[in-house]
Amino acid sequence: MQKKINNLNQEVFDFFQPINKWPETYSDNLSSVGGTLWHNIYGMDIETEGLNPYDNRFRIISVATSPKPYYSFGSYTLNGFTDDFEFNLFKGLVENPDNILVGHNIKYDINWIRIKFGIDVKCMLFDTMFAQYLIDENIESNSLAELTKMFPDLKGYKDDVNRDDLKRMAKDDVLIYNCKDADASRRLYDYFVPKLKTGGYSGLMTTASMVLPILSKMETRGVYLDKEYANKTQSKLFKEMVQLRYDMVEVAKVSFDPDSYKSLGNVLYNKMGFTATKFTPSGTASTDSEAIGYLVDQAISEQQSQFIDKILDYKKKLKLITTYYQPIERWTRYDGRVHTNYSLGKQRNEESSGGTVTGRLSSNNPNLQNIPRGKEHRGMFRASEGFILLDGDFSQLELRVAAYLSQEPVMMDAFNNGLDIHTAVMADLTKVPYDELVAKLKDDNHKDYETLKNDRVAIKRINFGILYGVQAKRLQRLLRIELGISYDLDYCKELINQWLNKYGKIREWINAQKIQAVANGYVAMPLGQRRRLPQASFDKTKEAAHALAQATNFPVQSLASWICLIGLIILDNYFEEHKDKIDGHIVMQVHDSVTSEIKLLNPNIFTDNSFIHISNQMQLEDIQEDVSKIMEQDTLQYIRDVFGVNINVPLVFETKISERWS
DNA sequence: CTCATAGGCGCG
DNA sequence: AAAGCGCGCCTATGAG
Repeated sequence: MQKKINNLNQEVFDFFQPINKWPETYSDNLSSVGGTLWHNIYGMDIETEGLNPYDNRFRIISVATSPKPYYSFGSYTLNGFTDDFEFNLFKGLVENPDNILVGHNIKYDINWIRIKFGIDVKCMLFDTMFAQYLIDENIESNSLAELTKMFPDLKGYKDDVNRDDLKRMAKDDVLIYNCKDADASRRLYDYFVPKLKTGGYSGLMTTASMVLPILSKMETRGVYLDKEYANKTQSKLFKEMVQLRYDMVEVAKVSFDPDSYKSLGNVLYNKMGFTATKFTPSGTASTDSEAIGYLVDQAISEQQSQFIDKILDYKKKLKLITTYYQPIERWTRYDGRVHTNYSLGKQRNEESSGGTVTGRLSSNNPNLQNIPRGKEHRGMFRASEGFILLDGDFSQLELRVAAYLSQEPVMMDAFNNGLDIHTAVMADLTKVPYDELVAKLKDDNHKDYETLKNDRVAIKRINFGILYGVQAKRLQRLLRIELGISYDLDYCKELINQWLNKYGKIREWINAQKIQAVANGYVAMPLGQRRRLPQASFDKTKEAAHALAQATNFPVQSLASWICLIGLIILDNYFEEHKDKIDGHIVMQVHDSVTSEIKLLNPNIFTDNSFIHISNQMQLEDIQEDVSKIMEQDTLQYIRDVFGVNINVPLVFETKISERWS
């Protein structure tokens, strides 16, 4: 374990402590304000020529660091640092694991530094925007301009400067502006730290500060996309779409545009005589897949039902082409790789958007968290030359978290005994012994095989649905979409009721969450994050209902998400620790899954006093085992150490090795 | 022409 | 159909 992780045991969060280790004094000239570097906390900000650091046309204009409030130092770097002293000072600052760099949306700045200066970033990153998010995720704007309004001397300094101006502004003006930004973030640090402490957010802030550099590494490394692989799937899809288009017009007997929902609605509901059963919020007949799927029941001929199938097939393929295949050219950067941007914490301002209210990451430019499942699509993402992918995901993480949060004994038993949770719930509800059910679900000759399979899907649906606050009506609809079976509404009600009776602690927990949301106006999860829900009430309004659903879902999604983020920290640390044996890099994260690319290094052979040492080469299986242990156990140990929270439900993290993502 | 909104759908 | 949670991003559409 690296020092920075171990240290958390003693003093989880002492960003206050000054360290006397930078005696250098900056000279006092136009581009710097005198001051002695004596803290290990630096405000930081950069100005750039554009927004996209992966674009070769854009350079870093200037860099500013603030060693303490009201002091900052700027370097005009448009054509590189003016001297080695400045560069090395800056490099030393960023590469020192004892340092904390403070900035507003600081990962953005750090990415530029990594890409343009080739500096590795080893310090922690304190993001003032994230700090503000922990304190209030609902705030209308968390821009730097907004937050600095609290400092009278900085009021309005950003008002008349926009990005385009920076390229034309005089050097000194840029530097002053840049220095003010750095100073502002350094001051915000002092403003936020006590607030974070009293709010109980210290552990999460520290964790986030360790996650951000890892996200930066993941993003700047990027992931290799095999365009030839994608092209094959794309042209296959394209051919099929042309054929489908032709077939559909043939049946409809009238030319129409399936890409246009208006035209499609007109054909279905006016020309072909179908009756709409689903409507959009504005009251027009819906043309989404669900609505069209229902029309099968109304089909009066084989041709009509085939038309339904074809339009659904076409819509599916259209989505794949337009959202995933055509944009590929835009996704890949000059290095031929895909660099997403992960956001931690909801960003609400003009300059950046993204993030989530729960603590999950979001991914954009491009979004790598909604790539269609299946090797045919995901397979376009593959390991770099000489590497292989190590892909893993948590099994039923959110259900395990729900079991923990409610301390539901029956469900905890199932997890403790390593049962398949969906089958276990089914066994509980149908009172058929678990082992017997497993056997029946395996035996496709069994007379009840189909029914049982369907029932398991229904159970699975409830298991997830409960966490989201599903009602009988919605469950009925979902089962109809998923299984094509129309269950009786009362049966669905009964199913949900039975479920909640069987797992009574979960029912109690759900009710408690709702009551807390209404009573306090917020709910909290065990690591301290809160979800403020001012709309929460027992009124029969949709806003109130939404708030209550969030009250039950938030702790589950949030805790699950932090477990995974902590996993990133420890996994990255593991690769760092074993870099003599493994060249390993995390490349992607999708909520409960982590993908890395790894390369086994040759055995390290060296001589010492005429002895020959050969360090053991690791095997892939060893690494898989280590990674599973990290995600299943080390994450929970971290949570015990840092948060004093004991998650007493076992986690399962399954890994696989492959060449391509799947 | 640009811009915001609506409808829709991919993922966990 | 904000009575199922959390996202990002596509095109069509219509207003200005």
